[in-house]
Amino acid sequence: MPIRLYNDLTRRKEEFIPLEPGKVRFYNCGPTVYGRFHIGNGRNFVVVDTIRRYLMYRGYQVTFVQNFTDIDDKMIARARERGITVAELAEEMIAAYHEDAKALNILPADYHPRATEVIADQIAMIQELLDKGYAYTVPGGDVYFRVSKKEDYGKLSHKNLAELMAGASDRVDPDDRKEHPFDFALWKGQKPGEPAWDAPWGAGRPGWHIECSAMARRFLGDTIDIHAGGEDLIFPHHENEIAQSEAVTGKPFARYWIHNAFLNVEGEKMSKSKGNFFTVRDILQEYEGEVVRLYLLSAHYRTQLDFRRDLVEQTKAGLERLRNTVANLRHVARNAAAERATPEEQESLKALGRFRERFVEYMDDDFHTPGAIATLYDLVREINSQVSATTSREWAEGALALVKELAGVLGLLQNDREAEEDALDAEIQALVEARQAARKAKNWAEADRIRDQLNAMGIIVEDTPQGVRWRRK
RNA sequence: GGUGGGUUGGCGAAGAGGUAACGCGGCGGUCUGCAAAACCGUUAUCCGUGGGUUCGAAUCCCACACCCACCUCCA
Repeated sequence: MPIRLYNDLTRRKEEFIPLEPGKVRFYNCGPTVYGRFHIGNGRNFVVVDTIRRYLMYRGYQVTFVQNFTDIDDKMIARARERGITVAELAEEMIAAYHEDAKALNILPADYHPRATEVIADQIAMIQELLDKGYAYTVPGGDVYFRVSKKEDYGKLSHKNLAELMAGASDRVDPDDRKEHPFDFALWKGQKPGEPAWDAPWGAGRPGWHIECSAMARRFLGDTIDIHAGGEDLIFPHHENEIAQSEAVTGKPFARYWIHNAFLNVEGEKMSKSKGNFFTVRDILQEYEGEVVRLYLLSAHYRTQLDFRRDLVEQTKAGLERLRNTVANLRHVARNAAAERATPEEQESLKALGRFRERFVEYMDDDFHTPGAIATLYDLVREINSQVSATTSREWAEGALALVKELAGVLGLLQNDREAEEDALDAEIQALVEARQAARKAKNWAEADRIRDQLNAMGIIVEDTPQGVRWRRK
């Protein structure tokens, strides 16, 4: 059964059939690196990372590209504000991106090109557009794309130029240097004090849209399989990418377009003026990245999601249960009385496989993470109901491997904190063993004393049939 | 004005013609020296409102009411 995904180009769920069997060329619009990325960006990165992980899980060889926009008006303005160069600002914020992305368990892309690294490609594309009559220069050194020449302009946003005009009549600034109000800048002529590159038609810098076209083409070829981004990018950014790329190559630019819905904060669009603008960095001061990630995946990517503290708290409690299961299984595996699973346990392990099937069914259906997560919870409940009755290492390890396999597709539960802590905390281990001994001797006063001591150290102890287990609170 | 989406239990969130997944929370219980963790049961006779189609609708159709987003830099 193939994966089915919702394609914004056709507004339908379609079977996913990559251009080249077994391989996926995947592009996501990355951040403009003028500041730390916000929680809304975070949703896009987490969703796309999860889709990427799932495609890999299903055996595809995925080439994933996510750019950094490191030259535009905001970059120039911010750098000026801070008294540093645009390049310095970019350097700093790209490092910050990697730091925050790592906290959210987002894998680095195969390629993270910067717009300024592909200037030559952009100039070549613009030149070709000029040669073919799809672009024109104006006084001041700007180059514009001639939207009226691209017959199917608007096919992604499902509007034609007339409809677009009707919607924007009061907002489009009537620049009389432009032939059509929707003609967009491919190149901006140099202004004093701004970074600029030489081009045949004059020095300046590339416009926002052309960079993605150039980077996608450079790293993935003329036609890519999946292009992703936030839904706000459908128009004009992605529409313009299509126009530029297809005008140059004469081939379809992207076969599947997927867009995640927005993340609101407390029911409102996030904005600086409303004071509800949060960077991922801000959020990470309060919540673990893994909690945030699970929260962001708890709703389907095409539905709007509200960021609320109380809901993140709920997610935290749920994640705690998943972690308990992992910790329990590890504990059983380590303290198991038996090595091999009994025939009944073998059967049980085999039966757990049905959760994998259900998980895959959900994810095959347009990356249905809420259903996948529900399946993970079902699996965990099933395991928990059996774990105290089993004593074999084989069963515990088998169940653990399955949980980690499925959770791993979602980018969760990969850090084996338990193992690290076991290795480090000899002192805690000693106390745990002392409590174990006290319990065996039914010296309850001593056992309770040790428990209080551990609690005071921020350690929660749990008595299991396989012995005392501990975890950090 | 145009476009897309939403309205499901206390809070979130699935479900898109056959009688309401999953998480958090609540209540009751089991296990346990006490806890913790876990498990079991229970918590929406009903899915914004009013009509209609159908043997049957939260799911389809028609109105209406709210809510959100996009059409402008924005993930």
